[in-house]
Amino acid sequence: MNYWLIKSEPDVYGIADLERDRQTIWDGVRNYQARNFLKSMHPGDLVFFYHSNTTALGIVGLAKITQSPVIDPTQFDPSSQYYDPKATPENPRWHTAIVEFVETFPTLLTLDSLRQTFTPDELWLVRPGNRLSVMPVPEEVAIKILAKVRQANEA
DNA sequence: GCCAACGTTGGC
DNA sequence: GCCAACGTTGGC
Repeated sequence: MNYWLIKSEPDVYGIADLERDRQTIWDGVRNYQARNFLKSMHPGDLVFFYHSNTTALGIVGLAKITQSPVIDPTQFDPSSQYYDPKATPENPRWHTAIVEFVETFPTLLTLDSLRQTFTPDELWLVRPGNRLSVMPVPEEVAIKILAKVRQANEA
């Protein structure tokens, strides 16, 4: 079982949207490194859900992979903003995963607090200038993050 | 809204 | 295969 982190803008699709939908296809990722991570996920993997481009930056909750890889259907849809004319059903370029809601954390794990706790090597999220929207999280880091959440909950 | 960082595209 | 131009991301 592996841990990951995915970013999303809450104005576009936030943790509240995932809670409402229960699960969703993580479509529209058009970065090869991010796609490769999505493709290598396995059902049962846990995913930290991060809110970007907002005032309350940070990890807001937890999700779980229920299926991967999944072909991203938006690549074949000319009316989609994610349409890729070079992709064909015989030769799809973009794979992704199905993500299921697990929980919204009782407190936000802010980007600032993550910066204080983890080095850029431990958690790529805090690398300066980092733009990757899907990234692996080492197990030790994931366990520390979850411990922080539980601890904040008790306090 | 600004802008630095970075990935992608396309002409050569 | 280089690299300038361009588009996007995302913190501030």
